[in-house]
Amino acid sequence: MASDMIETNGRRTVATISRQSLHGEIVTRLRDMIIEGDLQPGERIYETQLGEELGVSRTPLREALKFLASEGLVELVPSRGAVVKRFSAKDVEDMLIVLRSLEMLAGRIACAVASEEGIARLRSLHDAMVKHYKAAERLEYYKVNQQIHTGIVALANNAPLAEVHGLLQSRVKRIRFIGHEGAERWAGAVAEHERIIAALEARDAETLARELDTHLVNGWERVKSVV
Amino acid sequence: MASDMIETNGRRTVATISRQSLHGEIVTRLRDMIIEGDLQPGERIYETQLGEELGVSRTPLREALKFLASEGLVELVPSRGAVVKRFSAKDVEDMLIVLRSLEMLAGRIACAVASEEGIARLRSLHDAMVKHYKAAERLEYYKVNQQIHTGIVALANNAPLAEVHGLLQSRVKRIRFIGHEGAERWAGAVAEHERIIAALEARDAETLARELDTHLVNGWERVKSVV
DNA sequence: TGCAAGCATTTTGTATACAGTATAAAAAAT
DNA sequence: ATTTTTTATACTGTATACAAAATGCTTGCA
Repeated sequence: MASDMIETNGRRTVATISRQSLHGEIVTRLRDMIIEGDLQPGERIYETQLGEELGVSRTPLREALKFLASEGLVELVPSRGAVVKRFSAKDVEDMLIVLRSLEMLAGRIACAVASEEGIARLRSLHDAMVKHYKAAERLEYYKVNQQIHTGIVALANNAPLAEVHGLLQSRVKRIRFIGHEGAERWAGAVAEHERIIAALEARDAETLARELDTHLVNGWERVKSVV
Repeated sequence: MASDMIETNGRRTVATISRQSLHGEIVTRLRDMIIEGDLQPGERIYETQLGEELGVSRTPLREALKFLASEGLVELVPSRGAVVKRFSAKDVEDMLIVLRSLEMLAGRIACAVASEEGIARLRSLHDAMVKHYKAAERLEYYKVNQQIHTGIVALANNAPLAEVHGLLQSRVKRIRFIGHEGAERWAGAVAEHERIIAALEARDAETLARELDTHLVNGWERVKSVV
């Protein structure tokens, strides 16, 4: 995301004291609250109330809301403030179509430009994910899964690509988060991931693109019931 | 963009008085200023000064800046305020790679789902553009050109796709705006557009995608000297 | 002359206060 | 009883005021 305020204090520090501005912190906080469902879609946000809950005044909270509005996580209704955005099934499907296209693009580029270390890092992430799968640790699995998808995009070394991918990913995160699929489907997803990593290691762009394609098409199948 | 505040006051009005919130107006205003070069890349934005220039207080201006930061047009440096973002040549190239992918996706979808009216509308836009070309009206040409690209994406009827496309497009707008190409290149661009529209009318997805591909690759060639 | 430290100025970050607008509830009229 | 009008309340929109931080300058000293 374009979001997170930068944190570049090059000098050697014991533990850089969070030099993020308050509104920046609120942004990440609210984003998490929306993704995790603390703030439900359609729910109206009362600035004074939420401000008190978070222990901040209205000003930085409002600034954070403007930021999230631009990200598309909340909607700004004139004179009525902010509402947590609700996505229709078509919205989610449309997002996944775009995400699919972006990841395929990223995959193709990654095959050409990724470093061996980068690919190895992804492989170990994958191994960790499989471990979580075997241990049936859904939440951990889910998190590593996200990291892998983000990681593939990162390998393409294209900042705007990573950014728009992250933008859309943050919106469907909530859906994926609640979408608890059955055992067979879960197994299928893991198998798909295995093929994706293999294609990446082989730097076989077309196979990778094809695998990502089917993986994300199936991904829609997996979540569409819960939307 | 997710930007523009909605304007849904269903009741019959003589001329709906801009019910857009002030920060919303400032957002569009600043965006234009950045695109048109009134605010130069790397330029620091002094809130009080700019606020006075625009005749608004700091609060809505700051909110607008947060919004634009999320869009990626300005950068927020903690304790040092906002700076108009400067894009490197690689940034622009990366953006155009993504834009190309997005437009190709949009084109393919559009061939399948666009209405005949929608396609006809695009054809007439194209004809208008050619007129501006022949009259050597660069600014008008440029504007209609943008509308055509946006229009193709709109035909795909995929809101998130249109949104991320608009997001990236707004960033390269400034570059394209200043990139005054020579006569031969300009002629080439018009010819490419003609083929694009023809492919769309024929609903030939693969040809359309290929034409968009070459058009945007050439687009990079056309602007890369000025970045 | 060069450098460093302290002070002053400027600018951002945050809180609060006030004004405008929408919503909801209650009262009045049909 | 239903609809309309009025009125009150609560919330958003904007401005201003205050606090904290950063930068630049001046002055003192080596």
